[in-house]
Amino acid sequence: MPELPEVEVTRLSLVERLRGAEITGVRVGKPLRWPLGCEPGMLTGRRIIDITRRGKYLWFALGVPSPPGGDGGGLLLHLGMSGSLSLTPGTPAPGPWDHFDLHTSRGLLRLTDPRRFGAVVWSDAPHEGAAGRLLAGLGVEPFDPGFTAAHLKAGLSGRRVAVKQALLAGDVVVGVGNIYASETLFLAGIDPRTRSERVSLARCGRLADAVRRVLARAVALGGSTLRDFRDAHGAGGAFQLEARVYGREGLPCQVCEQPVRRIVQGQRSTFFCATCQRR
DNA sequence: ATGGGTACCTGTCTGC
DNA sequence: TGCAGACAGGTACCCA
Repeated sequence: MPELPEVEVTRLSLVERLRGAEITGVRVGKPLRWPLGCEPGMLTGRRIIDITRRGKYLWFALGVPSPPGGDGGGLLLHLGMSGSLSLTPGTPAPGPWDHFDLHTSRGLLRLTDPRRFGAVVWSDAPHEGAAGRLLAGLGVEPFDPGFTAAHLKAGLSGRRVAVKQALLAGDVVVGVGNIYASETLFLAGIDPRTRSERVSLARCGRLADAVRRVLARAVALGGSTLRDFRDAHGAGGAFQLEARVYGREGLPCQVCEQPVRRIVQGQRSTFFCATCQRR
């Protein structure tokens, strides 16, 4: 489910509420993608200092009671394909897909994830241990000033894979998943099958702009709710209503009215307009 | 090093 | 109605 916009929308729906909250209990359900990596009980009594995002990961920075505000490591969380977080008052009984609960002084933070491709991982610091290994090698943030045409061009050069797959790989720029890769390439007018190394500097500039515009718009609309994405307060997103190509196979392109095509690249669906998007 | 494929797991939808 | 098969928003890992 979640690409950068959904993760950021989730973060925004949590951060004000949970900053300063004390962890009062932890429940671990069925195994997720990676083990938690700590004794759940050791989290009790720590406070959530901040929630930040790196790519599609959330980092819950924790503080220990003494010294007050002292560094208390943190939890790295990934929503996988089907994960979502909710923050609710009280302690509703866990359903079959609720695999991680953080009871806090501000409510119950719950990870619901039917496919269990998500994970919650303890680390002393985001750059250390298990979190460090997961975050190492991630590309630049799309809203970082370092995400320029030149950066994209350098990242794509020497790669023979299709530009769609290079965008998805996440080692050049993070956060672009399968929906937004198609949307971004449509907006930039680039055929998703174009070999990475053949995308010109000028088109890299257009592509970088498109990535920023598509992701920012998706965040503003609360993300995409294709089946079940919700922010932590249960609100769905609306970007899917503005999708130009994703999920629109056979429907007329909104620009030229030719049918949108669907192909498979690296076992994932890609949607594009063969008229508006050029190699 | 790069690129291709597999694996993880479960739900939903489609077509016979 | 039942059932097999395709497909789903991600990404680490294995092998050529």
